Amino acid sequence: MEIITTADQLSLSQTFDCGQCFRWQKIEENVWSGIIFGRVIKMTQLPDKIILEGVDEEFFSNHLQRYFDLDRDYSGIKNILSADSMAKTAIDYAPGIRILNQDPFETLCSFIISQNNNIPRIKGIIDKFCRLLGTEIEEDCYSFPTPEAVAKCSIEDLAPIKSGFRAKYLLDCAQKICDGTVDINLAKTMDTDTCREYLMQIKGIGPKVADCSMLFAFEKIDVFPKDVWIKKAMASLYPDGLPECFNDYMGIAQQYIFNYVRNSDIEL
DNA sequence: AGCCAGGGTCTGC
DNA sequence: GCAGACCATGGC
Repeated sequence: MEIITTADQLSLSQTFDCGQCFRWQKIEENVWSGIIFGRVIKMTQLPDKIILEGVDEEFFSNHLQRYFDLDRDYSGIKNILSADSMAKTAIDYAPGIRILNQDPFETLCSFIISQNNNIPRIKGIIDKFCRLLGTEIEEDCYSFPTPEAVAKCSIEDLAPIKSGFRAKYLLDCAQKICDGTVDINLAKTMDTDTCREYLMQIKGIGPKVADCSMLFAFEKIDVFPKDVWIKKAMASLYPDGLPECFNDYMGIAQQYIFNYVRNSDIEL
């Protein structure tokens, strides 16, 4: 099946390579492979459409529509954010970024692993994590581990993934989800500030990891995750605070700016 | 070799 | 409430 769209509305490379997800793989130019909702999917970006393999209409409307945030009017949002000239520059740099709605447990684990870490190594640890505790769906393609599979482990069991001091945090996350201390569906119903405090019950989840998780998996777009790059950008580009036009779309604005300051050659 | 990375915890003021 | 040490690892 296919999605009729151009790369300025949904760019696979810009969306998959802006630091919000860590498991999509570039197979060749404009071709990406990923594992979501337990299924291996291949996507090919063409000038006026995206071809999807491994997907039928039902799977698309049940899962991918929301995963790619296709019901949100990004053109309108980008217009509003572009009232700020810096944001406009960041948007023009990568206009095809969309905020993904990913699996909550996968996202919590991914951003636990992200702490004090760099993106290439984050990807490597997550890959080892999936090979160790996920299930092989196809040849060399592993699902993300379930909370149950992780909760059974000891710290020593996780040694092969080389996650360092973060291993104990992964276990705590899985255990609190399995024993009901943290209820994913309940968290989704909470307002943003309540949800942040709620997720921070998990060891290894502070404000930054909670905000990234909420933005990329709990449908909260009113957060503004502050990593080292964004902190530098705010100090340099927005010394007097963020512009008012960000107010309704803080998380989306953040992602365009994060991508721009991290990947462009701008000096902060 | 040394600094840095999509930070958080723990301790001590 | 806030500063500072400390945490594992490997990319660059």
